[in-house]
Amino acid sequence: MISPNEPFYGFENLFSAGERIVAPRRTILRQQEVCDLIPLICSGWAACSLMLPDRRRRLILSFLLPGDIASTTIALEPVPHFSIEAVTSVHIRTVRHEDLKATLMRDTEFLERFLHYSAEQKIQADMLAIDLGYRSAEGRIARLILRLATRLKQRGLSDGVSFDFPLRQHHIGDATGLSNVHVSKVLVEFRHAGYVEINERSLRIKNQTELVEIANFG
Amino acid sequence: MISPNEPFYGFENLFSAGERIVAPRRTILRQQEVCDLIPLICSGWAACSLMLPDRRRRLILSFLLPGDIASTTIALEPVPHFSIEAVTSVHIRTVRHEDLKATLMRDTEFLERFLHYSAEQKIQADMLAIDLGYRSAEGRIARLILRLATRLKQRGLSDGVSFDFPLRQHHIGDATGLSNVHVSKVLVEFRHAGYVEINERSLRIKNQTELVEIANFG
DNA sequence: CGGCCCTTTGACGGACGTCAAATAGCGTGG
DNA sequence: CCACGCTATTTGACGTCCGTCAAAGGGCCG
Repeated sequence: MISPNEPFYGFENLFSAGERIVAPRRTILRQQEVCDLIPLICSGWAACSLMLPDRRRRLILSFLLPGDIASTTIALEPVPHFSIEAVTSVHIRTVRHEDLKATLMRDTEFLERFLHYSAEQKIQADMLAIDLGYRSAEGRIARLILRLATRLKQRGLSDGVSFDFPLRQHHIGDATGLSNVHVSKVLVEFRHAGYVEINERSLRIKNQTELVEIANFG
Repeated sequence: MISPNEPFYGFENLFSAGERIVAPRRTILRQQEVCDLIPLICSGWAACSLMLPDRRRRLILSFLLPGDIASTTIALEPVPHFSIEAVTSVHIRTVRHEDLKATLMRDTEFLERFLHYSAEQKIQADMLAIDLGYRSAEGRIARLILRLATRLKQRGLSDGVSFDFPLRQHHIGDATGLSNVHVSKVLVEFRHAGYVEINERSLRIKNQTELVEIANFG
């Protein structure tokens, strides 16, 4: 039901155009600005987001974890329709846009992985639309937590139960289309019901069964 | 602001595995069932949709118009995460999954068009998430109408003002995440305000300026 | 100690879903 | 040609989820 989102294996073999550390809250890549360097997350969390037309809120399309690259839509067109911002301190490696494009055209095995990753991202985007269109606040937040747990486990960054959780409530709100106030209320409810424990920037799932139930039918 | 969605030029040069006519309301391709024939719409309208987990409603991800292929996610993995259903009588041509894949690996110009089309679809999916997460009912419906007008005009099927409009209100509801009842109320309001005229399965935009205003800031 | 950001809590309102009933259209069969 | 049934649309009443506003408390750092 909750389809995971694997890291993009193979990207690390490309010629690296550089590495750097980005501080929390700093922008890595800005919507509508030409970028010829495509970032790969080596460590830390980042958020890939769209400004809403009213310029006052934003929608976080996905959280980027170690092993992720930005949305695959910038492979051909070097003007992203999204921004990327560091959540924690983030270590990134960059690859030249031209190098990526050339490798795609030349290396069919690499291309195959890229198309697979790209398809997975499209599916996740569709799932986000379902979440925002039809699910309750509880369902959206439960799914976000479970999806992060799965992805971190895949990357060996969690046992699937507890993990570092650097998100602020406004991140959760931006990723689920909810107001900060409502996010707070739902989290209080989850803690009170004994589903999760959140403190010191870490999260522990205490009742996975119930959380999955809420995620699927909330 | 409303980024259009071009047809997938180039697909028609592939080796055709067959053609057929599908009657309205018939399923062309079913979610989670192996399909080795990828459809291209030659004439008519179809809807690409996901069943919601409660199995009672569905989300229409996009309407497929002449020149469109199904979501590009089935290029590698022949098990679609979506269904396609004919809205009108639809004329389709099919291409073998294996042929498409082989052509992508061999023909770099074709690959480039495919990646471009694929990126455009990802962007549209993100826009759908914004619509469902943040826009009002009026905004969503206005955008749907304007986007269809633009796409039909690109294909030479409309002057951008009036066009055949085979959608039922439940299609509009499924595509905007609204109940049929609420769709009806908004359409009555639009007609009453003189923004559009809908009858005899056709639609005419009477006040584009106002509709664009609602689409952007609703 | 003081300022800033984050979180919590309560009050209130609005947009939209659900339920229900009336009407209209449209094809089918007698 | 009419009766019938099914589907689509319209309209009203009512409820609820969640947004906005406001205020208070907590943690962190200068």
